[in-house]
Amino acid sequence: MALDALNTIDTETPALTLADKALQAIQTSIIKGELAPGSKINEQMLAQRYGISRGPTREALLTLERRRLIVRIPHVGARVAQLSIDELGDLYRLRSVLEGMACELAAKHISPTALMQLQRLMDSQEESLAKGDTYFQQDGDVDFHYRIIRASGSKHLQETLIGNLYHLLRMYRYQCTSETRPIKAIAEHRRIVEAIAAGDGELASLLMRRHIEQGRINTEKRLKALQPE
Amino acid sequence: MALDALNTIDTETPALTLADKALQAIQTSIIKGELAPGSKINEQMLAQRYGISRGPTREALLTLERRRLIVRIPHVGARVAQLSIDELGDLYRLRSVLEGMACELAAKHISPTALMQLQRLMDSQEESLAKGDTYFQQDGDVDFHYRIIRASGSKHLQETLIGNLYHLLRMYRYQCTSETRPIKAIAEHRRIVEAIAAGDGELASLLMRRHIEQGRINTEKRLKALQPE
DNA sequence: TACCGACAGATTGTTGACAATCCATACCAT
DNA sequence: ATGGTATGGATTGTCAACAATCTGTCGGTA
Repeated sequence: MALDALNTIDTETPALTLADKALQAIQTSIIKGELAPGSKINEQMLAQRYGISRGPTREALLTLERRRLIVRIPHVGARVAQLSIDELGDLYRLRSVLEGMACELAAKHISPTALMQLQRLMDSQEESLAKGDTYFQQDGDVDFHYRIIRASGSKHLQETLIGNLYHLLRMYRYQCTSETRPIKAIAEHRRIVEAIAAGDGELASLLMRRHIEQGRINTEKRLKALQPE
Repeated sequence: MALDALNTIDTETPALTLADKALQAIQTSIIKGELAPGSKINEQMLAQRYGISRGPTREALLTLERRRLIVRIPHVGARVAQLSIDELGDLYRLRSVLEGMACELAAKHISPTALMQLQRLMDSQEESLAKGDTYFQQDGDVDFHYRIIRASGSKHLQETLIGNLYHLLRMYRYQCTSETRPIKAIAEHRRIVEAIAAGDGELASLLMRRHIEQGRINTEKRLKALQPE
């Protein structure tokens, strides 16, 4: 099935179009901060870097604009998005509401197999955490949230969260890369899943919103440290 | 300065680039149903129709894809989105939550001028309704919702609702074009604004969600009449 | 010195042609 | 007759050049 994010230069997935590959590559660069926030983006330069023409590059940039990872001004150009505490709050407030909704829906009609997969995911995460393997921590957390969102069964909710909001979110999280708080986070995940499994959407939603609020506080702290204004 | 615009059928808004104009034109055609749901879209044909090349046309199609007005398959082509009752439900469920959120935020910090503008808008709507002028009814309703969403002050909420969801929503509403239910709807609007003016976000949110649910029922009814499956 | 306008360079927007891919029809073998 | 395969046409994906626009610099003027 759908593999997790492949963040290399060239996707091994059914190699579709050049624009898609460029999108993946550029997006990864932005999220990781290799293209610094606020820095200018040059279409020609990017095209050259990936050995393609400006056409597919532009298409990738259009998508990145929609995902709010860059800001484009007609006839002027594109810049990598700036991170700000205000936007972080705005983003997380929306995320909170949406993922709360995802929990309520998931509690209503998650499939047994999806539920099992969720539990297995958490098992494997606890394992790798015990081993001290913190590398995939962030991806793991994102994976957890993705699964619940998908379990909601709502196409538009999915598209809004995973297709739009989460890209920017990952940028914030990657660049304000606290060594998160894995133990607590995973414990919180467990309780959320328990609530979903019990069909208690209200509780799951509440727990999820609190969980996300913790994440916001954490990220905000790091962001403040980065931005001394 | 650049006065060269204003040449063709399209928007009077500060539409700078050809891609933007094409986007407006094509989107309007889709929402109105001139390009029928499910019908195939030919890039070359569209480009010719608007007297531009395929480049800007493609850019417009990319945007329409992200707005879910068309479905694109790589190397195959694009089709106008199909309307379905399931999706309508999905869409409205999400809309309901988001606009509820918008109400709560708006109740907290709407500006006096924005509030006044809202009230004036409703006055003028009641006026034109009394005159029997039902033509701008749908646009008027959309306008009302836009203002509240903007009054929320949340950039991402705005972008999600107005920038993404509402385009598809308008397509459903336009094509399932009941002679809505103007009197009741405007009365509901009034009460929502009253709640916001009183700073009662919880009530405003509740009323808004009910208002939207009424809209869904109405649209669904028409859609069912259109689709005898 | 400060301000204004023209010029040059660079960057984006647009175009038309070329290459890769898909779809449908027709042909052949069983 | 049916199934599979090859071929032709059409459509999308990509490219490189051209046109339009912006930014920054330089020079002139008060």
